[in-house]
Amino acid sequence: MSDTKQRLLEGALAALREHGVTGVSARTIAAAAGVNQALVFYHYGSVDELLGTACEQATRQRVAAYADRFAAVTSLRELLSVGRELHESELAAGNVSVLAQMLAAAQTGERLAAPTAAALRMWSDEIESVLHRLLAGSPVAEVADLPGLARAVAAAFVGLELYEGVDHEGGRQAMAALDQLAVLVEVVDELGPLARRALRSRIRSHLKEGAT
Amino acid sequence: MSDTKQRLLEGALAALREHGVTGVSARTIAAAAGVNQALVFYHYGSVDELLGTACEQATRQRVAAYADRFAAVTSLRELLSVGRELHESELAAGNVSVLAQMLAAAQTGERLAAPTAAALRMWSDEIESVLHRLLAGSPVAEVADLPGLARAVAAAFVGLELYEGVDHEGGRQAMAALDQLAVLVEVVDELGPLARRALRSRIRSHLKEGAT
DNA sequence: GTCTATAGTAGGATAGAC
DNA sequence: GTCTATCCTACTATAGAC
Repeated sequence: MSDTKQRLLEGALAALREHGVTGVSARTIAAAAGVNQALVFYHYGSVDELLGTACEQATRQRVAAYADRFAAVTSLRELLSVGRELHESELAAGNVSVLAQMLAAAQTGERLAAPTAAALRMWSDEIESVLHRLLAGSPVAEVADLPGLARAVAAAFVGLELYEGVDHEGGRQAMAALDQLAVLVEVVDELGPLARRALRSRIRSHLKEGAT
Repeated sequence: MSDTKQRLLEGALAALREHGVTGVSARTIAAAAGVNQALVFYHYGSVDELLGTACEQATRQRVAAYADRFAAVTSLRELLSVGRELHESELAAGNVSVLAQMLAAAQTGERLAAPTAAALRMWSDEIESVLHRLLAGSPVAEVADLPGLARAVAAAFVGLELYEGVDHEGGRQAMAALDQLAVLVEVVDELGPLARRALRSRIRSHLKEGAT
């Protein structure tokens, strides 16, 4: 990967951070990267192509940077704590919602849909593997679809990031409430074997009820 | 409100649906509304002002249209079911993510932040009142910050809508997983008074643990 | 209130010199 | 690979006729 090509990727993220998806262009990207505007098209063919590649690469790096922490998680509470830490560091780095911006643009920009979905998938896969590890043998694991739950968590975080961008205090409050939800799940998860069995059958009958 | 002014509001939503936040402009809006482009500026001063007003008005209408259903909800499960129904009908109407698009744009467009935050607040207020009603006297209500939880739920839905836009199957799966979470909360909420008390003290000690 | 016309700006993309 | 120059398109916003 040539130096310029790499600078353009970083410029794309910087432009996305600073100007948002509505203000990003070959010109703003090139300015952020400190290179000529025509090089966007020489190296990537189009702005969308560059944005997609940048999003995918950046996400891969962020996920890799947090892999150790995810691996060290031993409770749902810690998982959420890592999530909040991640959220805070993204906020500090200024790219609170690069992924969210891309998701919004991808709704109508077909070219962006695939790389954006792939990026979100990277996060949810990471979350899913932690969930598998944490919930092995618990009653929760039996009733919950872990891949689906992981996707929901990843998507929810994106929503929270967007929310925090327009209402900081509200976002903080929402995040704190999630913490309480995690406590609830954890408490259920730590019940004794007897209570567990009772809960399990209750859950099952509830699910059947819902299926009809 | 003159006819044209109203048509512009509808045109703004239509343009947002069809072209997304990156493709919306005074011209695309005017075309969708069937009026002259200059009228955007005559009636609203700027595109952003129009978008903000449109988002707020549309959300107010949607919330009002669903008020009866929210009021009829008697369990968390039903609440989620109303949420999914809402999600489906938004999808069918094509405005899957008008609010999400606005949120993304509002991250860097200061003019849009206030109306978008207000729109999201309308949804979370609705959710909050249902939660208050459903969880009155339950152990969950004692430990949970209901306003925060309602905001988290609203934000999570926005994230799920965005996710579904780029990965339909994944979004469906995530939504189904949420259903299972609701079952869990419900089961906990329906425990007998003895089990309830035990759970309550457990939750409290957990929260204290986390606070240190 | 609504239209046409237009000024001024910014963006995508390419051609061609170096 | 990188630059300049440029074409064409689309945009915001306003002025002025009706």
